[in-house]
Amino acid sequence: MPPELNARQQEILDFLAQTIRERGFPPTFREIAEHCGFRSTQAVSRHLEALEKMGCIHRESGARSIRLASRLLEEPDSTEPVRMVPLVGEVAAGRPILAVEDIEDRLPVRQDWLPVHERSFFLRVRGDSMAEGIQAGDLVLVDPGVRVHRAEIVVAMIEDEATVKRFYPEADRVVLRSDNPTYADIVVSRDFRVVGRVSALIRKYR
Amino acid sequence: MPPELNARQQEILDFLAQTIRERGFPPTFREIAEHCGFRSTQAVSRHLEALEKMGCIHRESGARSIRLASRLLEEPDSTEPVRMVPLVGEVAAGRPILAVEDIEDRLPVRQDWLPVHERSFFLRVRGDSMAEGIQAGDLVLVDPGVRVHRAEIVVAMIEDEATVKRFYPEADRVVLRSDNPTYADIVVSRDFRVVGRVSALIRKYR
DNA sequence: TTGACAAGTGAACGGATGTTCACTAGAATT
DNA sequence: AATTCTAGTGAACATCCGTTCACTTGTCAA
Repeated sequence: MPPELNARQQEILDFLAQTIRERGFPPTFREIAEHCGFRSTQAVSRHLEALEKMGCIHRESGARSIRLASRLLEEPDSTEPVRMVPLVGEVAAGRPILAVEDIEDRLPVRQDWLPVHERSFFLRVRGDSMAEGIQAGDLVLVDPGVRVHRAEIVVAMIEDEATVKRFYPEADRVVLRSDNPTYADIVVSRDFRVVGRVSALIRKYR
Repeated sequence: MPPELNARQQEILDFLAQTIRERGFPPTFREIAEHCGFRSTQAVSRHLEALEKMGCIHRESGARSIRLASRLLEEPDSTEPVRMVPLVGEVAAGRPILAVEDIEDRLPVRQDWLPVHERSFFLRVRGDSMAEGIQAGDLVLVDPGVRVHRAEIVVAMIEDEATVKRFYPEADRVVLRSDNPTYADIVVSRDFRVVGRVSALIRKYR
């Protein structure tokens, strides 16, 4: 919509957005000048004038009285397709998948990140078998019933025990390898099952 | 959560939130005084001082340099448990934060994972300075304007370059440390800025 | 070459703005 | 009754900040 934006104008617009986002209020003329390398506030004044004429900003009188046009506002009610995916248990110790009644929680995931079948779920990771890439407490998104390729990360069931490993199929057996080199490879033939592919990971700090 | 708020303090806090929401920047002392019916800016000064001590606002020097802390900037219709958080750029190389027009994408995040101020955003990580825990391509959720504690992960700006590091404050300087031991510590004094705390991480496989 | 124009410099100006100091009135505390 | 605390007044002040004016520089078209 805004026909042509100068490089300088774009730079100032970026700086305005950044400052407002990080500090909570707009910068002064002199702060803008310093950012752009100007030695005069007059240059800022004229650029802001141009930006206002183009409708990118709106100004009132007084210090820092700059408001960005409506594109800045984030619409939280956008109709993005999001699905709430259940967190159903833990992996790498004990029984991995609990009954549906034991859904601990639900986390939002964009629908285009999920396969169509609606059976994905989250598991909380225990242990450090995939450290440091996957850490204890991380939540892995597991897609059951999708094709797993070589070296992808899977949740595998081995004798009633579930673990997160990389998947290396061979002629008549499968090697399950940890990213953490202190864990030895696990070679399995038929006494195991791939629960699903790990397609994403969510980590919450603190 | 906030211990006890005076009626006046609540009135000022409401006025701050309303002004910021409607005008895009905070009011001046005299505007606050006029709203409250004060005839002196000194009363405003002391109330703001008290509010800052209670952690409700944060102030810098200069005109209108008031930032509301966490809880108060939310719209009254925030019953949604999920908020779409914008992905606004990359970090660890070049310019870190692009204009608001350049929102690449939006990702859903549970609202109770976010501070209430609605200014959180995602950045895509480049490089391996925090490997293996944080890998290239990961999306980090950045909360600007929250207190950062020792050893937490932050996005820091050092001379127009943004990086993800662990934050170790010392007497009159700050050590920024990579998890990846092949990167040396960066010691900075004043020529840097903490953009925000990294509070979560999302990784998409394949 | 000339002229127009956009972009920036440098300095000065005046008003806006946060700060400070001395003081008052009422309420709570001792 | 004396003292302290809270909340606000009023004025003075230094500085921050947007505005304005005159001038310079480089580019492009006529």
